[in-house]
Amino acid sequence: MATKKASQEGKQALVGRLMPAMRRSSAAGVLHGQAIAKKVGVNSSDLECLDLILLNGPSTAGEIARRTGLTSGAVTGLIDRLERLDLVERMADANDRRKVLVRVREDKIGPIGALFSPLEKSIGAILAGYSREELATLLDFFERSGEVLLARVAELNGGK
Amino acid sequence: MATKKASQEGKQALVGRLMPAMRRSSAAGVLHGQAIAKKVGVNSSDLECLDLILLNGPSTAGEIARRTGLTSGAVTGLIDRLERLDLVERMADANDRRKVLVRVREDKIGPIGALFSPLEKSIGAILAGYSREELATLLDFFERSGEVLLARVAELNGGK
DNA sequence: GCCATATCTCTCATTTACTAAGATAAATAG
DNA sequence: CTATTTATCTTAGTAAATGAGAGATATGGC
Repeated sequence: MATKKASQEGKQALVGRLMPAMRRSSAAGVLHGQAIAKKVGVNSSDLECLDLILLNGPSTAGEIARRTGLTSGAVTGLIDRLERLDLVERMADANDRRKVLVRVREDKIGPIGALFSPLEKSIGAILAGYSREELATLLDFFERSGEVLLARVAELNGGK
Repeated sequence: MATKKASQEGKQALVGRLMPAMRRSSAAGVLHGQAIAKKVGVNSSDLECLDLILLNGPSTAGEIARRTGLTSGAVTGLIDRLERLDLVERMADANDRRKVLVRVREDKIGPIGALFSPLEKSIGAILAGYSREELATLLDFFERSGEVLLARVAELNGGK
């Protein structure tokens, strides 16, 4: 229905509708993260940070600080909170004993993953309705938009 | 290139690549918002909230609280901060004098819009390369994913 | 119309989490 | 071995959220 209607519009009109649709969807994504965090009982930046560690593998406090833009003191507190909930654990780095490696306790994060799966299922259902070509278009767009976003973030943060 | 490669893959493989691409792109979107907020001199939830009011038109404090999940006390402080920067103004609601309408001062947010426009331009350039049908696919996806996100957020917050 | 109740925003005390500065400990360079 | 650098943690101060509740206005039953 949306598809049928949209397919009769000109490119310009479609682009005009896409921008706000993206904004809305991304705002809803933020709300989703917040809602999950509330259920889990952590604040949403802690949850994002947990995801980050999961994505990048065991990380030192300094790496986390650099990636998140937090100060070292804030990261100490963040790890303390996640550790108190048994979601991560601190490990000594064998090579450099100043470092503290933070590792996600994958055996303890099952319930968090379960909170994400209804969304993943819904999104999966939407994606299942697309052709291979349509999926390729979506993938292309997300990869390219991710790149320009990161480039712009670097521009905004770096000097200027 | 990404397109060419992707178009030769099976649907399953494409979906498998899409999920992380979406996560990355959305994480980059969060970083972008934070970087802009820092430039503007507000915290990032205040900026998101400003965007929300702009998107939905003049809103009462209660509506903002409901949409953001903040408490009424937090919303008062949030509006105070935005008002102090002259980015919004409080107006009495003529019909219900308990209510306070918050309106974005569109004449004062130009510099903020300017910070977003390089990104919009880059995204626009990406979109310009797609056919009408491809744009329709993207629009369809963003509209539908926005809907399922909001539905899931409601489910997470409402009871259960 | 009047009263009880509900709704809406704001206030205030408390709590949470961040920053900035600096202390501590370990690694590395000279 | 000493000086410097690197990495994390500690602490004091600050910003912003929560939760409880006050004050003002609206609404529905009588």
